[in-house]
Amino acid sequence: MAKEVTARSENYSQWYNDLVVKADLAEQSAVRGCMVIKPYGYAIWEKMQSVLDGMFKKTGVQNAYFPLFIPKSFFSKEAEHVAGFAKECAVVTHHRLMNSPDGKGVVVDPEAKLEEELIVRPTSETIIWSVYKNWITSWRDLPILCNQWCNVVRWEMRTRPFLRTAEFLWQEGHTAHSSAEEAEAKANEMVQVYAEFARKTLALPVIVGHKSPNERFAGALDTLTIEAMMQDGKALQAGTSHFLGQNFAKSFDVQYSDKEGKLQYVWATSWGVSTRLMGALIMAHGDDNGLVLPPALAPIQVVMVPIYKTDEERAAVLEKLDAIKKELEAKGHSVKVDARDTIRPGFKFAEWELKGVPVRLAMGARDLANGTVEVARRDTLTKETMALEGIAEHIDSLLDDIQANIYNKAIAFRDSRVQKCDSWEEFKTEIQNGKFLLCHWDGTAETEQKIKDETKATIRCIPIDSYVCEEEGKDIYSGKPSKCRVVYAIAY
RNA sequence: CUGGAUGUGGCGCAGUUGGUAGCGCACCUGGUUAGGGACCAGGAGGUCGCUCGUUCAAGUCGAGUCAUCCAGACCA
Repeated sequence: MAKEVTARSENYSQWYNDLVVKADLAEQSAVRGCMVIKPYGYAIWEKMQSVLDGMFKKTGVQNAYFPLFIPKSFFSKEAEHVAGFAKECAVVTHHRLMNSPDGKGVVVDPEAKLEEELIVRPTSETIIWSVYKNWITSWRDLPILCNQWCNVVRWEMRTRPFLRTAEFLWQEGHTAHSSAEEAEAKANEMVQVYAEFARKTLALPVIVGHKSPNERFAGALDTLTIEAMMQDGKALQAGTSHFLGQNFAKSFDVQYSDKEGKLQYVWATSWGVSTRLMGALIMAHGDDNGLVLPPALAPIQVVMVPIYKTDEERAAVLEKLDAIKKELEAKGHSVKVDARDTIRPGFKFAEWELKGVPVRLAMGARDLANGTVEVARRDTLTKETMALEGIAEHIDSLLDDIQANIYNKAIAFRDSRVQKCDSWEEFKTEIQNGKFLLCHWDGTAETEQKIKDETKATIRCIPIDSYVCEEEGKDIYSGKPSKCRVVYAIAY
């Protein structure tokens, strides 16, 4: 665990912001709250995309693409939904520029005002449902299972790299079903896909659960979430899956003829994860030396640094390293030989650590003579000199070890900070210490709101697959009866 | 929108009572180096956010304006 990065310390967000830039993931753009994702950062996102996309396809989901612009009228069909997003929408009002009359630059041409304004999508439910209306007429058309990878825009007041930006990349799945049961099952299936992805690929422990009505997606009957803990003890909602009931079907008049020939409204789900996962990855595993990437996600899994004084030494070392590289690549690992001649080894060590490469090999004249190589692992920052014999097999299993170790470390950290709490006084102090508190809740929005007002803590979820605690008790705040514990935390 | 702060080479900063802009990193050239972010020497790069004003003279003083950052409010 990072030494300087202590729970809720003042410089935790400083550490995070610096790391995003230093690890070459992203930088701020000219537009406030928008971000340039650099090649190294984007490579990690691409890896997330490819793993997730494979998982989606296994559930029968297909990719499609829907337009960026949504006519304002579409947006006003679902009242609850629009209320949830109205305050953060970018609106297109004109379609042309002209030379400024004063000769300085360009201005918006007042003649080119749009008759109906266009909303830049903050999410695509409305446009997708207006399209689905035409796709669905019969029970034979169902289910429809579409996903799209795209960008969305939410004009946030305050932004943070990856965690909350004005524009971000994500995937949004939108499904239509003939029954409530089938739709609910789909929403549940997808949140489990997210949970598996988080745990196995991101090495990120997550709690799966239902959102409280207050925290639900605008227009949803139920929102399922995966909640992760960052190293400052704050919660991060890493993905959501919504059971939308028939709200959108009714608003957009999407009906089908069932087997009896009767008209029925369809049942819907939507689900998404975003580049916010990049933030989760950084905050959950990073340390003072930089990023720590799980091998399953690292664009470069093994980096090799040659050390030499003469051209002859350089050639000899590079030849050996290339041989190891070929062996590792044959096993399906991504390997980079850092043969840059202008930078010294020490600099390379620090740089690749900053970028979180799981395994580093260093080889110099000494190793050449002894038939050895230095193997360093990023997660523990330990080094070991090993014989070249069988090195590929060793690294193969080392990568698995690292993946498991990063996950176990994160679980141990989280478990040490999740605790039951039955005292309001204790709640107020422990929540500020960056704990996840399992507390009884009377099920009312009023209590939840009061707790939020007093402590900033929110109900992260009502857990369904870990920390489930169904027992009689009294609400931590109101003292009213409760049947189970929920997870409270301060969230990003 | 409320409060606080900041705008000076690519980045991070200094700049005394007004006197014609400097430091670190990065960059370029040459050399020595190379097993944990090298060193020496030389070099290039800025109308000090913008506008107006005071003055012989403004990075510095005054007024205005724009932008950004931090803390709130806001946020599936």
